[in-house]
Amino acid sequence: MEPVRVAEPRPYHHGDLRRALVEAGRRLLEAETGSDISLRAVAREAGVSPAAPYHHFRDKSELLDALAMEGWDQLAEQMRVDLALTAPGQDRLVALGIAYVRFSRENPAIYRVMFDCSQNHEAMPSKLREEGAYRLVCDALIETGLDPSDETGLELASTAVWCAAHGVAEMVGFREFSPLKAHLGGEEAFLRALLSRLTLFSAERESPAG
Amino acid sequence: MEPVRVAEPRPYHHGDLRRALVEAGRRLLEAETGSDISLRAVAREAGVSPAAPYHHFRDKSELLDALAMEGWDQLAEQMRVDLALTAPGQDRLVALGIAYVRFSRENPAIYRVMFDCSQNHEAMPSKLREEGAYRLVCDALIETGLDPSDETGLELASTAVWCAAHGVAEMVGFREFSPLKAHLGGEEAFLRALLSRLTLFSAERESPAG
DNA sequence: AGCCAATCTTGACAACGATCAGATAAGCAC
DNA sequence: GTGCTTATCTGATCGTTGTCAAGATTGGCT
Repeated sequence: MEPVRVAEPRPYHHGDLRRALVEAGRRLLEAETGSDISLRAVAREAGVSPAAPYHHFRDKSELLDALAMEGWDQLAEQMRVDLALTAPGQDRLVALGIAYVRFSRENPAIYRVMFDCSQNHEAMPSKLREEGAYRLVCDALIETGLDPSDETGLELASTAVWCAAHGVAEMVGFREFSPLKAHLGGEEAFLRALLSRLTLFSAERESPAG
Repeated sequence: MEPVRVAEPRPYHHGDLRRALVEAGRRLLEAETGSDISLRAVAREAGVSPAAPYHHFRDKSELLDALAMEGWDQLAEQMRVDLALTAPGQDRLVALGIAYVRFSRENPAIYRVMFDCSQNHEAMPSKLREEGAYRLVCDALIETGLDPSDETGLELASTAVWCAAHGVAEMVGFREFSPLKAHLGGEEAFLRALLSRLTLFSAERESPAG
């Protein structure tokens, strides 16, 4: 008995094809392949014709943007969860970094889409800055003693932290580092050692040049 | 009078097509476009048929590997030059970082190919480790007082430094950071401020867990 | 001179992003 | 109900890509 998935009386007008496409894209991104998703494959997965997505997204890149947005939300939530599990005495900044890197390791394809989206737009989504992961980093920095009124210092510090986490995220997958990870007692310890070496000195090390 | 470039009596057997293809690829990478180069375009630029490259490279990715190798050499040379201009008293690690980031800014397409190549192979080219940019970083770290016999510590520190530089390199292009750069007095000052916040604490902050 | 192997071209294939005319359905007027 | 408008989806098509197989061309060796 063959599965007659085709014969399913899917109505000509899909209820919410936009949503269905985003979900299909997410499914494809999560399932291996190598992060470079094809618009046609997404349409196929959603069960519609190759041209259908163009009624909901101008481009392929606009679909990817939508996928990236979901990723940013997912990342922020993950970071919030991990932060809640970290006692105030511990280095919450490192906890955030680990959450960030872990996310990129567990969702490599989505992470790539998220960052490529940012790169194309030459800026992170503003939503991310206002209520997302970036905000969490700033708060954690203020907890460490940074002057909240020193906007430049804060921006610089948060940028540095973000760069550090991103750099680690992109490099940490190399098989080359496996021996080092093993020697340090696993991936988590490796990340902790790496990130604790990258957290800023502190706010007062260098005052902004006027 | 149309330019009869086609009529140039290019011999059937190109002298060294492999070399010519790499150079054509470099030319295309340096000229705008957006970093995603097409094998056919490279062949076109070299004046041969679309299938000709397959006699010198198994894949498109193998051509990109060759281009990446040239990039790594170029980067190492740039770093050596910048290092020579830095007095021993100054922070030579930061100088290396700036050279790294500047390279990625001035050759974005080549840089992307270099790193994508590493990502596909899950390791940096061994040449890079033994005599290239990585070696320079290790030497600079030892200059700062790291114990050269502590292989784990050295590997960890150099990895951290490399992650930091790579993170900055990928983030620093965002238009979003322009005000911050201007406020700090330009790109160079921005980079210096960022990187000096990311250099490691020092070797003895955390001893490797046995 | 004659052959071999390396090299390059031609032609083809499937898959891709994108666009367009046309089919289909839903919503709303009356 | 009938007729119109609009949003949505299909089918066909274009130009491009990576890759391959078959044939043409050439330099080098004997």
